[in-house]
Amino acid sequence: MLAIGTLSRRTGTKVQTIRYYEEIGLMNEAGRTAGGQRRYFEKDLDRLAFIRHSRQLGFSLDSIRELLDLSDNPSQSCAEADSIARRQLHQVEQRIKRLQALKRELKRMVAECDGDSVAECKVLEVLRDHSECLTEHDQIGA
Amino acid sequence: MLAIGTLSRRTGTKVQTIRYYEEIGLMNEAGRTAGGQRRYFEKDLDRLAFIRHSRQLGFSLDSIRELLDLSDNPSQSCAEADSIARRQLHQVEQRIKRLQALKRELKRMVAECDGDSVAECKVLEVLRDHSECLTEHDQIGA
DNA sequence: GCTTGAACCTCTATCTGCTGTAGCTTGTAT
DNA sequence: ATACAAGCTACAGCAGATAGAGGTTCAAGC
Ligand SMILES: [Zn+2]
Ligand SMILES: [Zn+2]
Ligand SMILES: [Zn+2]
Ligand SMILES: [Zn+2]
Repeated sequence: MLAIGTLSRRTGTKVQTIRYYEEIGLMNEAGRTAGGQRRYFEKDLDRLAFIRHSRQLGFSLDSIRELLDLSDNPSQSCAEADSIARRQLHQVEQRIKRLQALKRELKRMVAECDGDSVAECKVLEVLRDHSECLTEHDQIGA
Repeated sequence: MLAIGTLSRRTGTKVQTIRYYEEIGLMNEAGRTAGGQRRYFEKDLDRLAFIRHSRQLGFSLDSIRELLDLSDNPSQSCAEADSIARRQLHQVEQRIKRLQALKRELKRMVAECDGDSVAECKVLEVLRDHSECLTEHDQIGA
C-alpha cells in the first residue's frame, strides 16, 4: 500500500494534483486508513503515470479520460484512441503554425527598431497598427 | 462619443472583455451617461486596439500593461519596450521547440499503430510507458 | 409624447489545470 | 511518550476571458 506522497514522488505529480484528479473523477477514489489517509495500489500508480505522461504530450484531461476508458476495455478496437491522438497531433501542428507566424512578426519588429525613443519605437508602432504586419492573426494568443 | 458596442465591433472584442479590461485597470474608467452607460473617445478605441493587437501577438496582459505605460511616455528610451518584445519572441521560440518535440512523438505513435485492438494499440502503449519515447518532455502541456 | 426593443448595466458563475495556504489530524520512528 | 513529517479538508487564487440572469436605458419610429 502506497501513501499519496509516494505516488507524488514516483510520478512527479504534486500531492494536491493527485487529490484534484480524484476530485474530478480521473483517479478512482482511493482506499483509506482508519485515520482517513489515502492508500494506493500499484495499479493506481500506473494510472497516474498514464495521466501524467499524456499531459506531457499535451492531451487535455477530457481526452485522457476517454483514453483511460478505452485502455480499461482491451477487447475494443483502438480506432478511437488513434483518432484522439491524430486530433491531438493536428492541434499541435496548428499551434506550431500560428506560433511560427507570431515568431516572424515579432522578429521583424524587434529587428527593425534601432532603439531610440519611444516616439519612434518600431515595436510600439507595430503594436499600434496591425497594417504593419505581414500576416493576419485571427486567433488570440498562442 | 462611442458606446461600448461600437468599440466592440470596431476592435473585434467582446463587450464583456472590454468591461473586464476596465475592471483590471488595463482600460481607463470610461465616462458615463446620466443613465450610467459607458461612453468612449477615439483614444480609448486606440488603446483597446493596441491591447487586442498585442494579445494577438501573444503578449500577456502584464506585458501589455507595461507597453501601454511606455507608449504613454513618448520621450523615454524604447529599450524596455524592445526587451519586452525580445522576451516574448524568446518565449514563442521555446514554445515552438517544445511543440515540435511533441509533434514528433505524436506522429510516431500514430504512425506505428496498425489499428487493431486496444490491447495492442501503440498509442496507448506509448502513453503507458514513456521509455518508448525518443525525447524527454519535462514541461507539461504545450 | 409614447412605445418598443436593441443595447446597456451589475453581479455572479464557469472554464482549464492546477497551485498555495490555513489550521488541524495521523502515522511512524525513536 | 514524544516529536515531527506527512497527511487531511476547505477554500482562495492564477490567466484571460466568457456566459447568463435579471434589470435599466437609449434612440428611433409613430
Ligand atoms: Zn524600440
Ligand atoms: Zn498584426
Ligand atoms: Zn491504436
Ligand atoms: Zn514520453
